[in-house]
Amino acid sequence: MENLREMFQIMTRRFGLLDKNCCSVGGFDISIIHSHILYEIDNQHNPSMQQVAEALGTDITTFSRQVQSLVKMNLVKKTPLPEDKRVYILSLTTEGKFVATTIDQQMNTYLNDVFSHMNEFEKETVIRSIKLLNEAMVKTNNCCAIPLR
Amino acid sequence: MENLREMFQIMTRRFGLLDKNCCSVGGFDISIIHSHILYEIDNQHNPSMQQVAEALGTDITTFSRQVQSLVKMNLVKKTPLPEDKRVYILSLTTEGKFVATTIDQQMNTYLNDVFSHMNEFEKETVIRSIKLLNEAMVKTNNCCAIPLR
DNA sequence: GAAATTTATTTGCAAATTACAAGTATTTAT
DNA sequence: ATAAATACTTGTAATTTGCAAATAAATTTC
Repeated sequence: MENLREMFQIMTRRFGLLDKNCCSVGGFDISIIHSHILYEIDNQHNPSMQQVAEALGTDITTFSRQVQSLVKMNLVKKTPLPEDKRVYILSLTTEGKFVATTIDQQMNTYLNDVFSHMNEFEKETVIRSIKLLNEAMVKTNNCCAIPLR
Repeated sequence: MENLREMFQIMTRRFGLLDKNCCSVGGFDISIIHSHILYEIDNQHNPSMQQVAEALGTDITTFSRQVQSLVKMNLVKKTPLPEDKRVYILSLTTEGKFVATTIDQQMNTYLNDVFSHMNEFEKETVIRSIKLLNEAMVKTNNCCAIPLR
């Protein structure tokens, strides 16, 4: 049987490079961490700092500062939660939403480009497989005897 | 049609976390960059600095320093190439080979764990799909109007 | 075949990123 | 009312980053 790790290493490295080089939007040159934060804020429903940091597996103190810089760039807004004033709710500004959407489009363009090298059946198969993988990974939550989060 | 980017974002983030938390070997606590360098040296045939840095998409100056620290840890060896004395060939020391192999095993263990939540058919399908993806990505070499390497 | 150009790698430096520990402010439990 | 827990921020110090410039060896040019 083929080496599983090798296949995954190659695949994730390629997507990692894509992520890293993607994307500059307008004047902004968005780093990979920033792009992931924007993505996560956009996809969660009124998330708190903790929730986003947790989803990204980022240390909360590092995250705090990254968010500060995104706020300075006017891409993210922090709103205190009235019911619990310790908590800040994160949201995208109009500009932040624009940047997030543009990155999303660029990523989807690249992915469609990749799939253009497959026939319709292969494409369906691959998409179904990614879903299966994601489901299976949810059920598997530790590696190397260290809790994953 | 489902959002391609979302699926891939989730998948690559999960593997990214795995990679990040994997693995501590013996006394060594191996960072993700170090683990990738060890992997790549192990998989290429007598690679030069440039070749490994290029494969990893790492800036050569950063790479130079990372390799220096791996040499200090006695995991990597730099051998000048006789035919071209500008070039250093990288190889793993016995200890480095051990660390690389152990990481590989831990990653494979995790991946097998993931696949244990699928039936045989699903597993075959997913593995075939990753191969298809890797082949398709080779044929697609730019994103976001920036050359990927 | 010496001088100029290119290539592979290293260092200087300054900025960005990290994470631990300790701090503030608010909420919940006792 | 006091103590403990929670959400987030700041101090600080180490690590990581990448650009520019340096070195050293090979190749090209005249």
